[in-house]
Amino acid sequence: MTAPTPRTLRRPPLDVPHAPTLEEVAKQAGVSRSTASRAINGGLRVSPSAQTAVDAAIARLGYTPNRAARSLVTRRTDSVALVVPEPDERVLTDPYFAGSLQGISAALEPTNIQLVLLIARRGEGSQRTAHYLLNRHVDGAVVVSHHRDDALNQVLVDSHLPCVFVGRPWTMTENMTYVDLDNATGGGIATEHLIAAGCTRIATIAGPLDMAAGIDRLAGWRAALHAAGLSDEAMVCGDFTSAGGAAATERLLAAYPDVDGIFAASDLMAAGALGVLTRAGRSVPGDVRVVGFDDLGVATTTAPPLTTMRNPVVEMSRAAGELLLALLAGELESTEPQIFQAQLVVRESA
Amino acid sequence: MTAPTPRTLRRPPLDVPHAPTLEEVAKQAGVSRSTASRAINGGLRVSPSAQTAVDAAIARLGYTPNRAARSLVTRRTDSVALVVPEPDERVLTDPYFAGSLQGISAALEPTNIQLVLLIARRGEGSQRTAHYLLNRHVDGAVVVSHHRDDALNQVLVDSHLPCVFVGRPWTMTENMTYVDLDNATGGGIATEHLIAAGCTRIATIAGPLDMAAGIDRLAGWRAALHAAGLSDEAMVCGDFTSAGGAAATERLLAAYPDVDGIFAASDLMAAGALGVLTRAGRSVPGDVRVVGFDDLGVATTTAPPLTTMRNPVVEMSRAAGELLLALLAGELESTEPQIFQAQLVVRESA
DNA sequence: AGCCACGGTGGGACCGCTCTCATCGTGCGC
DNA sequence: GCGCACGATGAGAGCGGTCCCACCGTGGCT
Repeated sequence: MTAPTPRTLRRPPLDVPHAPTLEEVAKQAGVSRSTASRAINGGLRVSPSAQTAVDAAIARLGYTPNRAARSLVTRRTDSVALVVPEPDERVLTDPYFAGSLQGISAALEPTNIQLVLLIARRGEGSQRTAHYLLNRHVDGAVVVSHHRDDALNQVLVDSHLPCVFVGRPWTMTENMTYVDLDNATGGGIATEHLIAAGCTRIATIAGPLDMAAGIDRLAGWRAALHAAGLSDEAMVCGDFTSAGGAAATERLLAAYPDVDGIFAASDLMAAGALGVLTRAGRSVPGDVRVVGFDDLGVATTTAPPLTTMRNPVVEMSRAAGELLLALLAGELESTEPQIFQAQLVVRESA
Repeated sequence: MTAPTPRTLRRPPLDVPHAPTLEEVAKQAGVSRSTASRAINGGLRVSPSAQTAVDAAIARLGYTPNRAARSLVTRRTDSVALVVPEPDERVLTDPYFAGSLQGISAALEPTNIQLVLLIARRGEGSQRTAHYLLNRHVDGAVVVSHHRDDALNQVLVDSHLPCVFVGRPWTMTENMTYVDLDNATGGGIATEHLIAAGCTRIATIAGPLDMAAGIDRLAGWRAALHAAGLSDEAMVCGDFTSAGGAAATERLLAAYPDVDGIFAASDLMAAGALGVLTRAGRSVPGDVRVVGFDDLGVATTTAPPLTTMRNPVVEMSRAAGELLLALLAGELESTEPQIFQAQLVVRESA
């Protein structure tokens, strides 16, 4: 008994004051349902007099088309999903996620398309999400924060559901639309900033290596060091969190005590690093220079404030939203990914 | 021409592989549409054999009921809205908001109710949101972060749309369900902590006074000072942000240079205060003790880490979600508000 | 034996909308 | 003056479900 939808018990309908229907609008306006419908949907083939009559009736009655009825026949739902493949509390509380949300809702703002939040549990629970998307309960989806082993991606690609990924999908199939940050270049710029400041023993606190962002930032750090003829040995891994960054820094100091520059792949990890460095008696930026990544708020509250790479999350996910709208409208010619650049923001830590 | 819904241009329907319908399930199972429907909705009055046949057909076809069709007749949408009355970037990026989101989606997780995010612009644009809610495009709503002058509240109350407020609504009408934090007691505890530490000239950086949280925390501070026989003169207002807190602190130091304790109504404002204090050459907690409010992540990254009042946002909004579910199910007997307590978390700033 | 209650079932109306199609004027060209 | 194209309109058929109701058969009563 593996029904895709859990059974819901029907409750008695609440006594609602009855929302106005198209029928009533038509009657008020003295036209037929068909004409009223036409007037509402673009007004093609509608006389000015009929149009104004309908408009007036709509305003008088406070009419809004019944979404369900409309969507039943148009087979469109006028809603898109923001798919978050992890219910992990870290994700929702992450300012990165908040930024995505803001960008997408900004993109949707001029339309009357609603945003549905789809939190996909990994494994077992993802079935439900998959069914939801597959059966077209939304017109399209924006997918963020995916790890390597995400089964949902393949499902989405197979379903031909219009969707846009924020961040390069781990498994790339042709015909995938996505926006991404040029993490490699960003990591490079951060590292070059350390090099330019005279650091010669530069370490990195990398992000998780099952995320594209983690890998690419690491690669950027590496490339910059190579170009400068410096060693890329001092690498420790964190998990993008403050605590993880602190732990990584301790390992780092133990293994490479003479480090004089650190590129942390996220501000939170950098913040964790600052704490450990201070406690270890190293001044920042005096003894060790630190550059973070993201600039999503934390960077300004640390002591000293972090020099970091600004991650244009909002712009990026806004672009993703607009890409999805274009996809939905069938106006998208190229599926070229849109790549954004991270910008160096110099504060006091480096 | 003030149509409530902007006109959308109809796009040609995308060629979707055709989702299975109830009709097909019924045929596969060798029963009528009615029986299949019954089997799906609780299985009352369905023979075991018919039930298993339908279940099998559902699994084989990967069937999910068409939400639009169902909702057209049941007049329920199986979705609820999270209403955010401000499009302001501050709100979405706020960890408070993220926490709310997390709590509500946790409450909804065991159901198959979807979360629709409704960002209501103030003023003009709020019309659209109001219409959306009024015309029952969702079964209920959770409303967060409302200011004094929010017209939406009245609209919601009038509409009889089941809804739950997070944070005491500014204008209380009978029959309003809400959850809230006991901000006054929280402010009191924070202030008492300062008093117990020996501070005698205790200031507050209050939140905006058009928000209940701002007012109540201020009241708590005031009450604690009165009880201890101390002056409640040193009050400046911020806006819950870091920058606002910094500005407020400068004003505070100018007016009351001898302050030895500060209760900031949010961690962000406290963080701003820390910066200004350090720059002014006052050590924390040596010269001035600082207590914040919220404990939503910022508190641990500041230097020194903030002593603060833990705001159980997630639990609170989860409770709001569950209250809404109960309301929807008609199982709610009392409309007593659920009040949560903030807990003192002692770190290093006080 | 006759009747009724009741579990199981299928037929069909209907939810509110869109969209196709037939109809009806009307102005235009010839 | 007649046909014709075309803009404006209304009637009506669904979209995919739910749910009321009528129907059937069986079993337990009287």
